[in-house]
Amino acid sequence: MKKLSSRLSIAVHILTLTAMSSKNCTSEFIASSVNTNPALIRRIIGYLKNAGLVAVQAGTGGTSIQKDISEITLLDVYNAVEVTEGNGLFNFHKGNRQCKVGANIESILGAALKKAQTAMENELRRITIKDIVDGINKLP
Amino acid sequence: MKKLSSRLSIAVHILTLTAMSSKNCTSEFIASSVNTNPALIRRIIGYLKNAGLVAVQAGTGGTSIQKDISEITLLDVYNAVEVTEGNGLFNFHKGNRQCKVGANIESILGAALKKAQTAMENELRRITIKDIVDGINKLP
DNA sequence: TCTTGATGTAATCATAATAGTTATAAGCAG
DNA sequence: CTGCTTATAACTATTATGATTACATCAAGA
Repeated sequence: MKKLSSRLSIAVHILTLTAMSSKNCTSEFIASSVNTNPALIRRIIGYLKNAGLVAVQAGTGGTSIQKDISEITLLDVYNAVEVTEGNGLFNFHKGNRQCKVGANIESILGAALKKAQTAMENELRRITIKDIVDGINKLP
Repeated sequence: MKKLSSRLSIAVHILTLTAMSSKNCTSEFIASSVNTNPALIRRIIGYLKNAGLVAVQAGTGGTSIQKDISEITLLDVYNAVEVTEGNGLFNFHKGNRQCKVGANIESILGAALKKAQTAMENELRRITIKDIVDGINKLP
């Protein structure tokens, strides 16, 4: 069924490519590596820019990373591109308030699911863009 | 942006209600507590049935739980209703194979994201339907 | 200053998942 | 047989996503 969007993988790709590349990273160049079109790349770069992760030279063009890549975690990127209202990963139905189960399932279950979400986020926090770059550099 | 579907919360609701209720749990009765219609309930019960968590008396009606509720974890329910092909939580774009980053980002990043997903699943495994039932019973 | 090439962003569009709903065939108890 | 229920298909509306086009804006260099 439905998974989370590929914005996270695209955003990590953008950051990795920008970190590794010596050439001027225009949206056109990045799009050719990501296999999509420049407008989509610019949209995602917009999210990264709002999060303070990158800066873009308007006019001339070119994306540059604004932090040490060992300090940009996957959670930073995830939060930049995958934000949900209330930060909740799971959706809830609205139970019937007249029924004890319906009235309370959200708070009880919600606390449990929040823990699961936090566990995932903590794991994302342990991995940085530098880890990804190193992983690719290690390849033959 | 997008969260995961509310099928998990509805499924947990169904199981909790069935576990706590002494009356015959027809899809009609459950739907009134969940605040939706019987057909949707039957659809989700279908997933739970396929996973061996419940049995349904066709004809007469009524859902019954097939395992001890202390042995049904949220992960069991999650897997029953939220299955994705390949079990991946995150989607990936398809990078350009001509580019070193594009060719390898999926395997490198995929391994990292798999860990995050596993951490979430491990947390879901720690919570059972009994915990939810107990939580609701504890309320005034 | 003007040209060139890039960004920022809005506007469409097609596709897919979700959830709501209706309808109907089939099952079982009394 | 009757009445109630489940199982399932079909259809609809809504929404997120991703692809794409278009255009105004911006900055550097000739």
